[in-house]
Amino acid sequence: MDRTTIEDAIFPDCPIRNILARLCDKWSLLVLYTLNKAGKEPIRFKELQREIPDISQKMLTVTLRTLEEDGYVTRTIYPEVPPRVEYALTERAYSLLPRINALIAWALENRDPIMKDRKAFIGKSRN
Amino acid sequence: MDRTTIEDAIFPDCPIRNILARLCDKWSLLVLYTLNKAGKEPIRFKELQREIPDISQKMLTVTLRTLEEDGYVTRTIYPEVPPRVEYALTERAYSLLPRINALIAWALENRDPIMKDRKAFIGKSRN
DNA sequence: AGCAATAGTTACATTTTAGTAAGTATCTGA
DNA sequence: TCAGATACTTACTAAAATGTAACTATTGCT
Repeated sequence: MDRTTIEDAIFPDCPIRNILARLCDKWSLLVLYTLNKAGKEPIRFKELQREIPDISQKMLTVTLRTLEEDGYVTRTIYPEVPPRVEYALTERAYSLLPRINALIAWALENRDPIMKDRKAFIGKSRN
Repeated sequence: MDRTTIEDAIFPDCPIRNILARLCDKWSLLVLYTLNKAGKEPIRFKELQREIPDISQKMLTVTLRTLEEDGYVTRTIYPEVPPRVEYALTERAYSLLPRINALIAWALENRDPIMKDRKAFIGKSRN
């Protein structure tokens, strides 16, 4: 659970290094996006797994814990059997999500030309 | 130079996995931000290094190449001695940057409460 | 008694990413 | 002749992130 990664001593206040770097891993954006897509209703662990079928149980746990740590999601445990744990987005997440969605929309709009450039670059670098 | 990372076979069209994932590494956002900060004038390799003092030469090269590959920066070599290589942002980068800057601004605004939550979480998890 | 269900944890292995240090090329100026 | 400048590349190492598989707990159901 030690995801201190890029908390550099040189730039302890840099918002990129401190805040954004933690969202920049393999799963965080995807989990936030998926929770948001589900609407305002909280969503269970298992359901999240179904939505992101290639995430491992461990990484879903780790990702959710990190998001909780930074206050993007809440975790509510219902002491039932079998256990029920629900995850919901916080106000902080809702204030961030428009920015993330703008980024996703941009990525979608620009995906094809980017992919083209990416492929073309192979030839270029072999020159 | 094989940064295919999260190009998952399951979701080959996902903009998060394909486009954003490549910007989500330790240095890409910082390099884009730094190039942008410098204004519209191109900037030399060495100068970028001075602006981001803790990036290694190798990672600056790798990061710039990936950004070039996806069409965010151009690389212009001037055959002088000592060599001069200038990097500049493309139109694509300029269309992306407002979104990134919005994210950075959000991160800056929310940094203090997030850091607070992050610290408080330690105690919570030991309960 | 034994299995199913959910939401984990843990130890371990693998993969990916990043850092280090040395080497390359070329010309200039002391 | 030899250091200095720039922009790299390369081989190697270290560290971090992620994946895998097994294990935990509890209760209801058959």
